[in-house]
Amino acid sequence: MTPVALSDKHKDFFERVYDVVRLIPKGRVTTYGAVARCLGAAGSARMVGWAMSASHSQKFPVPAHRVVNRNGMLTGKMHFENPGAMQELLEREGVAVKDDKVQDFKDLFWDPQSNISW
DNA sequence: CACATGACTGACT
DNA sequence: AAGTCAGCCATGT
Repeated sequence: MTPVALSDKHKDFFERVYDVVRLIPKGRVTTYGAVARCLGAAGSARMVGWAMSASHSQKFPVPAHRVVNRNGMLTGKMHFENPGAMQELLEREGVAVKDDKVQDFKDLFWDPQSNISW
């Protein structure tokens, strides 16, 4: 894994979210709550999702498809340019998705709090 | 300023 | 186990 140079707390909430999401290993997924908690915004999972909505405006691509709700369901698939793209991207990375839900979610779950050292 | 909405979560029934 | 309710915070009307 790559050491994270996110020690800068001067970054905005959005940027922090994007950084964390981009750090999600390929073939892994995480939840909005986990990311929010990792950023110290526990309880504000909605803000993470909100940030994801703006992720499309980011200069660098954000693997938003690796972020799902705590149920492992692709709740944000409809927000992609094309519905189904999210599932396709996940499956392409080796993540089995069925009925808009990540299979073996518990196994594929990637906890930023346990992998990132601030 | 008040109310409704949303890529969420946890507790309760 | 599945459905419902309330808390959460920013945005839009």
